[in-house]
Amino acid sequence: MPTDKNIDLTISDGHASAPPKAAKKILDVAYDLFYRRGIRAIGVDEIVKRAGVTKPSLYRSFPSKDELAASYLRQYDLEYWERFDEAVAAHPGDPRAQLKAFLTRIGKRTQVADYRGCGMTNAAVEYPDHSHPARVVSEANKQELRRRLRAMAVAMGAQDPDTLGDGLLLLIEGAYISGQLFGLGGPAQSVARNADLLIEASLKK
Amino acid sequence: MPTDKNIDLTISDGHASAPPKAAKKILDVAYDLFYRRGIRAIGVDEIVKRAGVTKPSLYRSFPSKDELAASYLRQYDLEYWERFDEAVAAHPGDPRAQLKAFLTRIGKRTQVADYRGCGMTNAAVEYPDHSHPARVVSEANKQELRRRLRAMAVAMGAQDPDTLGDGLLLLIEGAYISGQLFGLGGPAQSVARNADLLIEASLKK
DNA sequence: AGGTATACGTACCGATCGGTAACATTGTCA
DNA sequence: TGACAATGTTACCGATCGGTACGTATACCT
Repeated sequence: MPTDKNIDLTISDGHASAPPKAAKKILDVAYDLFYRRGIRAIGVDEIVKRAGVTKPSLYRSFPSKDELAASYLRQYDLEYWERFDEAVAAHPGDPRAQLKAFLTRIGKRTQVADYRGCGMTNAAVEYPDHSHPARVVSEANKQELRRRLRAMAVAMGAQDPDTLGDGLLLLIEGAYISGQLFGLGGPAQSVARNADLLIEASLKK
Repeated sequence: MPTDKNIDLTISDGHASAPPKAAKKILDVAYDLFYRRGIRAIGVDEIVKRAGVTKPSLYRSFPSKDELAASYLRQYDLEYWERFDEAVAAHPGDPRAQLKAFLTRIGKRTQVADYRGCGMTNAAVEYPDHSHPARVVSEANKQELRRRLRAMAVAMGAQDPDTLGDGLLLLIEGAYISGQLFGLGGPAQSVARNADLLIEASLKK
């Protein structure tokens, strides 16, 4: 059940009514630390220290560390679909090109030292318990990803759209993980090419 | 550098010289708990409690919790290649069938509630620091996996063996991750079929 | 039986974990 | 100027973290 504590994450754009400034700083810092080093690895003390605030401030805006982690992932979710929709908007009516754009971008992102993969995926690994607030957000994100990929497989005219959509999801998740496992020059750089091969092999003849 | 503390993990087969029995119990329990719930999530107290031993016993056999985690992964590594080699041995001289057997097995393993994916992959997510003892084992395991998959891609006569090998690795990692993300009925069940499609599309004509 | 090495248990360490109580300070708008 | 909301300050809580000093039991060999 959602509390009413941390819902006002409206961006303070200059002069509008935007009281809670500490909450944003906390969430920004938590976002960065949780993503780069892992949720379990980061204590609330380090978050408040780096954010230049104090612990009571954190707990006035967020009911618990677990809920702060969930808020981090909700923010991650927003930005995730922003990137996804960008790739989609770049190639209207051409799902195959949309996918290629999205995957090319992922492949590039993985080719950097200390790449940390997908925050959603990582959170699910850290919290196997399905009832954990962070994992709930993560699973919802992945369900939506699966739904979109399958829909695109239909739009591409695949022989077996569900299988192709799922195959693309496997490639994407594999890119997230192997990106952080292998670093530069790893298998993730080939995700777009492999996806294209898989698509080609999955279309109706 | 390897210490000489935890090297005698020889199985005590009845009457041979096998003094340290506590070490095996500890490693067995740690294996189960680390895999199912995560390394960071499990404290040494719970391990010794479930193993029916005491904490000093743990630290006589393992220099630290981090090294215990590394030992867990070394054991995991052994069993991993056992399964891999089983699939290989089942189809001598037929890498495509070997792969299919291996992937079918993975696909089946993922289709169970509370599937927890690959212990190696999970450990790497939990410990982004490349110098962490557990991660060192994990990365070595994945490098070896990549090497084998690329070699099999060569043996299958792929047009671009490195790309195919890496594509297969992406599918496998994707299966591990999405297996624990989606549970029953998830995308991981299609890993073998998608791999076969990808192979088909990657062979020389 | 006695000595000796090896394994094990009790009790404890300082540090850090997530979280809170009570109160002082600030900034904002009417 | 007053009122209110947001933030800061200080100090604290019990629980758990990884790790250890030190005494006790057990097994083996002579």
